[in-house]
Amino acid sequence: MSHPAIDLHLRKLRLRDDISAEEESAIRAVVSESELLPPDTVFIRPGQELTSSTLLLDGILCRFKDLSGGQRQITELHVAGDFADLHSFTLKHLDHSLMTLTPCRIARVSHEALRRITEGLPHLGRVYWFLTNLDACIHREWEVSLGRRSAIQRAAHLFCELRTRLGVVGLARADGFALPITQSVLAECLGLTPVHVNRVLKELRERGIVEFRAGQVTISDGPALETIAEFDPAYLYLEKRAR
Amino acid sequence: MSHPAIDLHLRKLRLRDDISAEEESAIRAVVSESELLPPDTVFIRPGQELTSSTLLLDGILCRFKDLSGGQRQITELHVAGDFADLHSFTLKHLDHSLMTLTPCRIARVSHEALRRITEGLPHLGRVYWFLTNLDACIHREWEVSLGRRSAIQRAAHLFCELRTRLGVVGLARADGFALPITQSVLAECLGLTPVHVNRVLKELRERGIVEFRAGQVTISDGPALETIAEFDPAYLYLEKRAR
DNA sequence: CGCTGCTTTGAAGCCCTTCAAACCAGGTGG
DNA sequence: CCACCTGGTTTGAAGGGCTTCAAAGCAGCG
Repeated sequence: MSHPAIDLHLRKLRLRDDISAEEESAIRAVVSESELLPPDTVFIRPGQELTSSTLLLDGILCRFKDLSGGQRQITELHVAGDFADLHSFTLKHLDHSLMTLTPCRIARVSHEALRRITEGLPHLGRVYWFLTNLDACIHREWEVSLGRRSAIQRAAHLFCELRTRLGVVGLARADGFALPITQSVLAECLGLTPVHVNRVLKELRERGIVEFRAGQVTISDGPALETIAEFDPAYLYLEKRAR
Repeated sequence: MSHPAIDLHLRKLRLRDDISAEEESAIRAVVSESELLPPDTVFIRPGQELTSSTLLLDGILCRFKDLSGGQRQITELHVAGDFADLHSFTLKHLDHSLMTLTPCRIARVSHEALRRITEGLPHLGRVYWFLTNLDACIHREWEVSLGRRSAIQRAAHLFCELRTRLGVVGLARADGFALPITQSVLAECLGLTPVHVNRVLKELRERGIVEFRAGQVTISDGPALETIAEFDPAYLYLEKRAR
C-alpha cells in the first residue's frame, strides 16, 4: 500500500525532528492508495466540507484565493512531500482553493486516521502541528515579499525558497530545478502582472543570475540570487529542533 | 490566579468550538500571573529559544519581520484574547519578532504546561492547533491584500478585520473601536509608506466612510467600507465547526 | 513655551500596470 | 508536410498609483 514517494515526506519530517520507527509505520499505514490529477485541476474549494488531507507525492500545486474581477493571489506553492491541506484537519473546511499546476500524484489521509495517530502518538501530533506552522512561516515570508520587496527581489526570493524546499526532498541541485509552470502563475504568486514578471525574468537572465525557460530554473549565480533576494532560509526551519 | 481577562480568550475559543468545564479549568490552571509591558517593546526576537507562549490579555501587539535598510513588514496584529506566539510551542524559536504597540497585559503559558494539557485533553490540543491555523488564515488574507488590493482597499480591509476580531471579544461595536497605533504602524501592516496611508485615510474620511483619529476608528458607513474592502469574514471562521 | 513625535500637504519621479500587438513553439487536421 | 490554431512569451508605448523628498502644521508634554 505504502507509496515509495512517502519517503520524500519522511525526509521532510526527519530534517526537523526525530521520527521513530513506530511513528514511521503509523504514517505509512494511514496513507491511502495514490491517485493522479491532471494539471490546472481545482480539487478543493472554499467552504467545502473536508474529511481527509492531501499528501502531495509528486508535482506542484498551489493554494490560492479568488478576488472579484477574476484576479487570483496564490498564497503558497507545494512540492512533493508536502501536506497540501493538513490544516483542514482542524479547520474542517478551507477559506481558499487548492489547484494542481502540473500533473500531481496525491494520496489522501483521512482526518479520522490523523486523529487516531495524533492522539496515540502525541509527539507525532506535534510534528504535524509543526508542519502547519511551517506553512504559516512561509506565508509570513510571502507577506514580506508582497509588502516590501521589489519585483525583482520577489522573483529572486521565490526561486531561492523553491530551490531550498525542493532541495530538501532531493528535487533541486544548487544550479537549478524543474518548475513547469507559466509566467502567469508566477505573477499570481508574486502579486505582479505577467507582463512585468516577463521583464523581471529578462533582467535576471541578462544579468547572468538565473534563467527561467521551458519550465526549468537554471541558476548560474546563486550567491547573487540570494543577495538580490536578501534570502535567509531561517524561516524554513532546516535544522532539528530540541525534541 | 486566573486573570479575569482569560474570559476573552475563552470567548474566542467558544465561538469556534465547545469547551468543556474540564478543559476550561485546565486552561485557567496553566495561565500564570500576568505582567504589563510598555508600548513599543520588542519582547521576542528571531531565533531566541522559547519555553513559553504569550497570551495577550489586553492591548495590541504585532508580529513583524525586519528587512535590511530598517524597513519592517508587520505580518499580523494581535488583540486581547489572542495567543501571540502559540506557534512557538512547536517551532521552539520564531523566525520573526513580537512587539507591543500599546501597553499590553500578558500572561505566559509554559510549553511544558501546553504539552501536558494537549496530551491529556486531545480535543483541547486540536482547538489550540486550530488557533495557530487561524493565524495562518489571517496571514493568507494579508497576502491577498498586499499582493492584489489597492491601498484604499487594504486599509478598508484591515479595519473590517479588526472590527470583526475585536467584536468577538467585545471590544468593538459596529460603529468603531479603539486602535491606538500610529499611521506609520498602519503603513507597516499595509505595505505602504506612511505618507500614502495618510492620503488614503483622508480619502476614506472625506468620503464619509471611516475616520481614523486619535487612536480611534469611527465607522460611519460600514456597508461601504466592506464593499470597498470586498470583505468576506469567512477566513476568520466565526462559526462553530463540527466537533 | 519650545521641544518632540505624529500628521498633513505639495511636487516630482519611478516602478509597475495597462493596452496592444508581434512572436514563437507545439499540436492538430487538411 | 505545411497551414492553422492556441497558449504562452516578448516587446513597445503610455499612464497611473504609490514613493520620495521636503517642509509645514499640530498636539501633547516637560
